Amino acid sequence: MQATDPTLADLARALSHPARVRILRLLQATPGCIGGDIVGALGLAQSTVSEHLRILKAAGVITGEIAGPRICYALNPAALAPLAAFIAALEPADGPCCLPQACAPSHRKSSES
Amino acid sequence: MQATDPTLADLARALSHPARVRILRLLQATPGCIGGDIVGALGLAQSTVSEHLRILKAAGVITGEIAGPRICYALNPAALAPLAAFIAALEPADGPCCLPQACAPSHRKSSES
DNA sequence: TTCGTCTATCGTCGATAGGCGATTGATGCG
DNA sequence: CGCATCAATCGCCTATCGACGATAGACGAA
Repeated sequence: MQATDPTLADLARALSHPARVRILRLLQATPGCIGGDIVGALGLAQSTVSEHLRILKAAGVITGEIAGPRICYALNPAALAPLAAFIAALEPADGPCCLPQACAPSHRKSSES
Repeated sequence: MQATDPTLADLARALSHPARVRILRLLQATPGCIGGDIVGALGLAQSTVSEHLRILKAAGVITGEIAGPRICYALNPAALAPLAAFIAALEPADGPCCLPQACAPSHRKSSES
């Protein structure tokens, strides 16, 4: 079963801004909770960052959990599964499914940006 | 090696419209060349479809090859590899990114929304 | 309670995207 | 050659996005 075109487009739209890509990278690199630190890391206004977080949350890519005075944002990679499946389905059968470094995400290398 | 944030955002932007997702699906389902048939299938104006094709071509997702009076559009899935790798890298370490049979598009979890 | 901090929302502005019709350029056919 | 067809481009308009500052709400600490 494949997701509908608008759904896929909506997921892709959530990733279609450099700031949002960076937010996802920050969340991936941060083991615990992260809140307003995102604002400092991005160099954008707090309201702008909040808007990006809202878009990501609306797409289901991240989850926001209230943790006292802050908010614990966490990745929800399962939400991107339909998009990943769609991209994978475009690959020809003989094509490479997985880049080498993507196949083993258990630990990261220092060559990470 | 990971692509830069703007590059990933640009790839995602190419997929961030239902019409473009549908175009990719059509190209995938069409074994041979396809030209103005896309216009009929999408129900949009010819100029609009041409613009979407131009965007997809600019992103490198498709290639246009002149074949006589028509144009042969073909998928170029390799262009989406950085985006696929990025999505795969977001997966938490708890889940394997790419088991041999998981390389098929059926790569999803039960927590699907 | 009052204060300070953190996040979400509102209003506004400029920039961009998306849609269309009309036009233009290239190509093959009669 | 002249015509028909297909794709690309142009000009225009509307809708949406992205950014910001200002403000409001929620919460813990004092």
